Order: sequence, then structure tokens, then C-alpha cells
Amino acid sequence: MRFSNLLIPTLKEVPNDATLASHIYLLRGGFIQGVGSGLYNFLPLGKIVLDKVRAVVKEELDAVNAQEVSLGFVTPASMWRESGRFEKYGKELLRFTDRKNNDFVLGPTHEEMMVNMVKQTVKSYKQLPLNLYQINLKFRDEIRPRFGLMRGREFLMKDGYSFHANEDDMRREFALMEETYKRIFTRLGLEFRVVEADSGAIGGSGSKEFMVLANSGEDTIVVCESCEYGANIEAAIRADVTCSEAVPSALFSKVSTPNIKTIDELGEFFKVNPYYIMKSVAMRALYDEGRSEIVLFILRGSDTLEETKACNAIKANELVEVSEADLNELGLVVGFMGAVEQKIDIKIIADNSLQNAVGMICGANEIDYHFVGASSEAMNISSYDDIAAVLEGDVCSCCGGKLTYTKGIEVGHIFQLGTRYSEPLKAEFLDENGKTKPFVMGTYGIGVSRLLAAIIEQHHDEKGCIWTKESSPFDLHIIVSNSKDENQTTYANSIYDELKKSNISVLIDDRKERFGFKMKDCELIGIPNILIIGQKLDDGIVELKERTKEDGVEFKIEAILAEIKNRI
RNA sequence: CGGAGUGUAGCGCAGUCUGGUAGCGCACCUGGUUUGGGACCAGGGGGUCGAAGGUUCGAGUCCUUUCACUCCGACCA
Repeated sequence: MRFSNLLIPTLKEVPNDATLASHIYLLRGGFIQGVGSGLYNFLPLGKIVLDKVRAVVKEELDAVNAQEVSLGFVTPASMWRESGRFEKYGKELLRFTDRKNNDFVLGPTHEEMMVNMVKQTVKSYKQLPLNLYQINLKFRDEIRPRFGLMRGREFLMKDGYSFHANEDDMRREFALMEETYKRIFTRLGLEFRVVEADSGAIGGSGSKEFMVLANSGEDTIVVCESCEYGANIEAAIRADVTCSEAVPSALFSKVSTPNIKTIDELGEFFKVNPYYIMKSVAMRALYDEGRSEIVLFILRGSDTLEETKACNAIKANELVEVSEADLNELGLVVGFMGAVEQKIDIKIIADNSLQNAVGMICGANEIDYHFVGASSEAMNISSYDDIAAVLEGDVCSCCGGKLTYTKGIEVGHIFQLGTRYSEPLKAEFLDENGKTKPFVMGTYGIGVSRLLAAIIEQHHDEKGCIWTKESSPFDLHIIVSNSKDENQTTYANSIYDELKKSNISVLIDDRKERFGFKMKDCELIGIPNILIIGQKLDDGIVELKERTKEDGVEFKIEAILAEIKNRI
């Protein structure tokens, strides 16, 4: 393609709302254009990259017998009511009505639609297994869209769904998808890690996330230094936590703790390790149909509440803050909250690490008083669960190694769904004994547009993008140093034609601009291989440069074609 | 949702405190010079100042309302 014919509106200045490298360079390189909060247009270059990434995804999926379909973007709300997700999915689900006042949703994911499609057409176990996918727009009304393509509201996603006659076959497909996803991300040139994950609103049991490692990632992942264990913080587990300091010995009693409210202050005041202090976190839990209740979560002072785990422990949709007034009404005193001798009637969930705990310090629900020598026995605990966040330095439950944090960008997520959707939606088939059974399902997603951002997050420098081989919009960028030099132009055109014949995609900068100007654009756009045709052409020499390297290498024009083919 | 901030030309900004002809840089158009690191000279086009209402002889500027966008937080008790 000729630069002069393409719409590539590169920007010299950084749009003021962009903070992340991928956002900045995708905008500045003329790949995308912002049109509203979390909404982007893809300009010609961006569209080419998107299509290339999409093609890699499709090739690998088709190679393992997945079949591409395309589902309607607008989904009747009735399907979402049947699955129970109309309420469950929360505010991210964009709902609207048509002129006849029927409810619809803009699909954030398409389990319901796909199950419906299969239910109408698949009746026998002989038609199974099936793996159907689509690569289509999704809409999620994010609380706070940010970082460009990383967390937009409208985005391109590959969502796949598999249907099986039994659990074993579903697990086989799950493993196959894991391998396929690894191939896809490897081909795209990404450094990533597969981690254990929480299933969230999608539901189901085992799920794994594919995390591209990048400091700008929004997810915290816990990895083991010694073994392969890796998990999203929302799902990470650890070996039992212990404390090297002895249990403080104290008889159960109420102690005056004037204005001592925080865990740190308490630790200081009593000279005990926070491990022996009980932290009480009150949250309002939201359920379906607007129901809500206040729940008290009890942890060791050395831990912090992991909200997703806490949410799962009580099967709530969401946890939100509670106002101080609401707490006071229940008899909970901010700064001195506790669950010992608790007379108030609310749900109290304690972390597993508190089972059989003794010698603890906790709030007395009275201003300026705490209890010492408290035990979990004395508390009116509804149930124990894993609700604490794994901390850096905790011990790996697999190998005893040390756990650390790293940041990741979630680009893929695969779930073992089981019959979570097929049962409520009555998607059934006849097995070999003629018995009716719900499909056993898996679901598999890839954030295709987010991948563009992830690639740039991992591959850029201070000058601009550096696309990987399979994601680059073109194989080669030709710079004609002086477009008014007839020699250069003639030669550039002839090599451009020859490369095209060899099926190498080329962007040729034929604009009547100065050399420096074109180089800046070239670096911003980030095609990995650059051919510079300059003054030395008169001596039969041109320069081949890699985007990642400072200097290029000179070649005689007789040798250049073979060299380019060799590199690409 | 809570807090903070910003809306003025395609982009980045000044002007707002103290009301009085709409500005600057980049980009764009014309002509010329220049062509290995975002050139130069000359000329030119482009904005109902986010929207609505109000105060005033007069509002980008003051008041009220509203919309949009961005950032930070929503991990303490």
C-alpha cells in the first residue's frame, strides 16, 4: 500500500487523556480514534492489525475443529431471564427496549444465544461434541472505561462454547482449548502465563485465565517462585499461615484502648503481632432483585479481605461499602468492631485461618474498648471460608515455595461450565440409552481488540509501537528518502512491485516529505522491518533496518530482494 | 458510587481572577526554497468558546442548571 493513499493520521502530540503506552501509541500512530468513553473507531491501520490478530485466532481454532458462527448482537432479555443472569450480571449489562416495549440486552457474552442455537438443532449424542465460536463485538457498560482498547465498553471478543455428552469429554476439550490458546498467544509473540481464576458472573467450576505479563496490567496475579503455580489474586490459595511469635497469653477480658482504632495502632499498643488481632470488615452484600444485607467478615489483622472470595463465600452478586450510620444502627462501632459476644443478628463469616484461634484481640463494639484473650469459639460465626487475599511472601500450597505478585493483562479466559446454562435453558439431548440429558458445556473467550493493546504494552519503546511478526500491519516499511529524486522513486516502485509479487505486504512511504518526518512516522507505526532508499542508491546501496535496532545494515541492490525474503 | 479536575479551531493550550473586536503552537490550503532525523519564507482558510437559562448597554469571562469527558478511590474500621 502507498502511504499517500492511506488514511494514517499520525499525531505529534499526545492526546491528554492517554496515559498508557498502548493507548498513546495506538492513537498517535493513527490506528484508532476515540469517539466517546470506552468507544473507539478503528482507522485503516488499526483495522489491518485487528484483522491479522483475528486471523491468527481463527486459524488456530479452525485447526482443532472449532466452527465459526455469528450470533445476533441484540439479544432478547427473555433468554437472560431464563438463565437467571438478567439480574445477576449487574449494571454492566446494557438493557433497552424496542418500540413495542420489549426488553433487550446488548450482548456482553453469548452463552444464552449459543445454547439456544444448539438446543434448536442438536438432539442426539451422535451430533456431539461441538465447539462453536464467533468473533464479534461485545458491549459491557464498564463502571470506568480506561486505558484505550484495554478496557473499552465496546470491544471485539472471540467467544467459543463447547457442547458435550459428559464431563470427561468436556474436560478433554478444555485441555485442548488451553493448548490452542497457548499456541495463539505464542504466535502473536506474547509473554504470558496461564493462571487459576475466579469464574465470576459467567459461573461454572474450574476456570483458567491467560495473562500477558505487563506492569500496566490491571490484574494482580500470584505466582510461585519455585513451581508452576500461578493464580489470579481473586482465586489464589496458600499454605496455612503461621506466626513465629507465640500466642499472647491473656485471660479473656475487656481492656480500655482509648482512640486506638487501626490494626497497626493495636499491634503497637498491645505489643503483639497483627496475626493475633481480629480485623472486622463490614460490607453490604447485594443479591438478586435488590435484596441486600450487611455481613461482617473477620480476618487476621495481618490479612486483607479479598472481595471476590468474600462475595463467593456468601453467594452475593456484589459487595459495597456500608455507611457508618447503618453500622451504628446495628450496634457495630467503627474502630472497635468485633464479633465476640455479639448479640446482633447479622451474618458473620470468618477466614479459615481463624478456626480454633485463641489469644486473640478484637473490638468490643464499644467506644475505646477491645477484648483480649478472645477465641473464635466465643464468636457467633455463621461459617468459615477462604476470604483472605494471598500476600507476597506467603507459602505456596503446592510446593512450599515463596509466592510473589506480578501484574497481568487478561487476554483469555476458559471455563468448565458443566450444566450451568443448559439446565435452566432446558438444552437437552438424548444419550445412547435414549435418556434426556442437559449438555455439558465449556466456554472460552479471547479479548481480540484488547490483544492489540497487550501486544503494544509488551512491545514498544519511547518512539512508538513495535509490532510482532504476526501482528504487524505490513511485513515491510519502505522509506523513500527524497520523493523528488527520480532515481529513488523509480527504484522504490520497482522493488515494491517485486515484493508484492512475492506476497510480501509492503507499506511504501511515497509522500513528498522530508526524511526525518517520514522516519518519525515509521517509528511510531512500528512495522518491524524497514527498507530505506536514500542517497547511496546512486552507488547501488540501500539500507535495511530493524525497528528494534538503532542502526541499519547496508546492502547492494542486487542482494536486497533475497535478504528481505530471508528475513520475512 | 464517592472525591478532584477539564470542556475555547482537527490536536495541544492561553485568555476566565479584574466583563469591552476570538488568540498561540502544531496540523490544513496556495506559491516558492529545502530533502538522511518532525525544515524555512510569504500569503490564506477554519471556532454560535460543551448546552440551556439568567444578570448586564455588553458574557468565553459573573450566577444557576445541565451534559460530556478525564483522573484518583471504592483494599480502612
